[in-house]
Order: sequence, then C-alpha cells, then structure tokens
Amino acid sequence: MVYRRTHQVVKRLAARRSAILSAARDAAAAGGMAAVQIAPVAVRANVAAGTVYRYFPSKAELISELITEVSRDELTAIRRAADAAPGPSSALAAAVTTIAVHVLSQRKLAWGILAEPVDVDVTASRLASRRDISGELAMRIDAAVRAGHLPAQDTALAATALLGALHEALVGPLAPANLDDPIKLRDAVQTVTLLALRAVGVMDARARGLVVQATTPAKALVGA
Amino acid sequence: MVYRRTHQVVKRLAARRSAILSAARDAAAAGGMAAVQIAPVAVRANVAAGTVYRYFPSKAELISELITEVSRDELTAIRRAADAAPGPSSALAAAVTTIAVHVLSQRKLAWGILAEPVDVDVTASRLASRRDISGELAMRIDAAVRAGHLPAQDTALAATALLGALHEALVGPLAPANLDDPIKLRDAVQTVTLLALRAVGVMDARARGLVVQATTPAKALVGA
DNA sequence: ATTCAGTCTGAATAGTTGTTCACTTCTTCA
DNA sequence: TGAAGAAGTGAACAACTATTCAGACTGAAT
Repeated sequence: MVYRRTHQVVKRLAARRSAILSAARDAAAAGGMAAVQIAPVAVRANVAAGTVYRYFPSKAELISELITEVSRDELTAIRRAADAAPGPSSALAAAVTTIAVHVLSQRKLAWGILAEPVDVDVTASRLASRRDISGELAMRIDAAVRAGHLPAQDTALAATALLGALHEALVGPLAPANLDDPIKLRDAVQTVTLLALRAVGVMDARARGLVVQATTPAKALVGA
Repeated sequence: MVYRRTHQVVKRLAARRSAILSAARDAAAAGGMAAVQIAPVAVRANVAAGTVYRYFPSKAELISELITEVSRDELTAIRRAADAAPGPSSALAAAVTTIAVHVLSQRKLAWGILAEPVDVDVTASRLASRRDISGELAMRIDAAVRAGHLPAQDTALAATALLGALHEALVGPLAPANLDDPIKLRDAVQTVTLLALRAVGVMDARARGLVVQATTPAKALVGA
C-alpha cells in the first residue's frame, strides 16, 4: 500500500509552511525579532509548537528563511526602481531612495533583519542579505563611475558605508522621532539620499536635483 | 563596636571593582559581548561569581557601565583630536578619522558596544553612547557650517548617518578583510573619511586635502 | 585574644525558551 | 470500511546562565 500525497495535501502543506513564515514575519514586523518565538508564532499560524518543527528544522532556520525572503523582496524593489531611472546617476538615486523608503515603512522589520539581537545564529543569512543589497548598490555606483558622473572609488566600501548610513539614520536608536508624519518622513528620506549621493561624489547642486527626481515616484509609498 | 572601613580596605574595594570592570572589558575586546558572562569575568578578575554581585547589581548594570566607560574614552579622544585641528573643517576631519581609527583598532569591542546582540537590556547606555558621540560630531559639523565651509543641513541627522557609515563600513560584517595590514587599514580609514566629508558637503578636492592632513597625526595609532 | 560587621564564596536555584516525542488525528488506498 | 502511513499535538524535557544565599572568611575594634 503506497501512500501518495494528493495535490490537495501538497497545497495544504505549502499553505501551512507559508502561514508559519508569514506569522513569523508579522511577529517581526510588530515586535522585532525578539517577538519571533516558536510558541507565539505557532499560535499566530494556527498550529502547535511541534508542527513548526515539521516545516523548519530549527528556529535559526526559520528566521534565516525570513531574512532571505524579506531581503529578496527588498532587492526586487531596488532593482525595479533603479532600472526605471533614465540614467546611472538617477538609478543610483532611485536605489538609495527605495532603500530609505522601504526601511522606514517597516522600521521594526528592517531593524530585526539587519541588526537586532537574536538568540540564535543567523549571521550567515544576515551577511547574505547585506551582501546582496550592498552589492546591488555597488553596481549602481560603479555604473555611475563608468559613465563619468562620479570619481573613481572603492565602490564596495562606499556601498557598505551608504547602507550603514541609511540604516543608522533612519531606523537606528538615534533616528528622528515623528517619522510617522509623512512630511517629516519625506524630508528624512530626501536628507539621507542627498547625503548618500554627495558621499559618493555627486556635486551638491546636481545631487539636489536627483533627490527631487527620485522622490517623486516614491511619493505613493511615502504617502505624501 | 563600630566597624569602619580602613583606607586600605576602601582601596581594595575600589581595586576589585575596577578589576571586574577591566575583566569585562578584556572579555569584550577579545570575544565580543557574548564573552561577557558573569562566571568567566569573575575568574578573570580573580573573584567568585557571587562577588560580582556585591559590586554590580546585575549583568545589565555591569555592561552598561562598561559601555559608558568605553564611550567616555572615545569621546575624550575625539575631542582632543578635533580641538588640536587648525579650523572647523580640519576638526571635523580629525573627529571622523579618530572614530575610524579607534573603531578599527578595537573592532570586537566597538561592535560589542554598538550593536552586538546582548541577552540583557543595555539599550539605555547604548543610546547614551551613540547620542554623545553623534552629538559631538554634530557640533563639529555645525561649526563648519557656521564657518561657511559647508552648506546648511540637518546636522544631527548627518552626524548619525556618518556614524552609521563608519561602523558599517569598518566593523560591520561586510567590512573588508585584511584590515590587519596597516596599509589597507590606512586606506580604509582614508576612504571612509573622504566619503564622510563629501557626504556633509565638503568639495571633493578640498576633502582629499583634509583627509591627508587628518591622517597624518593618526599615523602612530594606525601604525603605518 | 575575642568579637562581629563586612566581605567573599560557589553550589544550588530559577526562569526562560527551543526542541523532542509518545500519542492522537487525519488521509490514502485496497 | 479498515489498515497503515503521514501529519499534528502539546506537555515534558533540556540546556544555558544570571542570580541568590547560607555559611566561611577577613580584618577592625576593644
């Protein structure tokens, strides 16, 4: 007698897996990584604690997958925004703005993915996440350099520094309060974008123009 | 019968306290905050675990004080370097370089103080540490702005962004490897300093000059 | 020398959560 | 419908460390 999974069962299993992952994501978005505990996540996903382990070998694995997923979404958004820009400098500006807006609209999640203390080892997936996004930024910077818009530089280091600046300024503990106010939020995004562009060598006047340009399509997301 | 602490005893108590704090600092410098555990720290300080609690009410308090101490040293170094500079722009460059050099020469410690996951709540002292150093940077930026060397800007946000950039680029998981090589280390310091200065609006050409100037007195520390 | 407050010790305790597993429930197929 | 394998359950377990505390020790005062 051979037991074979029905299509229906396969679908249900997949749905459960994704429900657990979603529950974890919701928990992280609401309360940071600290809130991603097996028991609460299981409750949110309408399963028992033990069931989580039928889908993920460990909490570390669950969180790693969560990080990977969020990171992938982020990368997609960055690429889309940058690719839609008319030139390398605009693309860079768009990439930076996209990161800023995303990070701000999901502050707790971003902080959790990036830097929040977690009790299990997720350094590998965090590293991958950073590497991917930093790499994308580096490529955009490089394109602008090759186009002659920016001075030659260590693009990898520059990209990493930009990421750090964005995160610390927007979701770190010193991030300005009241970023729920759409106006302040937009200002913050523009300020850090300007800072980032100047950092890699865009002239001040030109940078200001790029910032305004890049903020326009992002308005919907920012809500202002 | 009145028991009164002899001067000798007072001194011994103070010495013990500082030995415990030093042990914690050594542990953090060697293995990050994860290595700051009560039992090992007690061993390093040549006391029993329980004794630690006669000097610090909790691990959180111990680590908080450690953070405060390191942060104070850091701030002192920044001020000294900046005050010795000939003008506001040089002072800013000196401050940035100092942070970079310090952070690099004590990478594990810096990471532990700033961002490493800890199992107890030390957000308050970390926040204070960041606020102090970011505040100092903001003052230096502001001075340069008032001197007409930089465009007007949100100096607090800029300072925070710079801090983030420095840390992520130099001690974050994407920091370049082989920073033990003095040459590479110096290059990294110069690169991020240049990036930081341009970010706040220093013109590229001028920024390069300032970087070289600021790196010179730091050479001893960098060891190159 | 004796007393005793103050100090130190370190084994035992306690609280927190990830993980397991014996058992129940569900699903497939003859 | 019943047998057997797969999936789900949740209470019990395990591991890790901060913290405690009853008793040992130190050294100041008489």
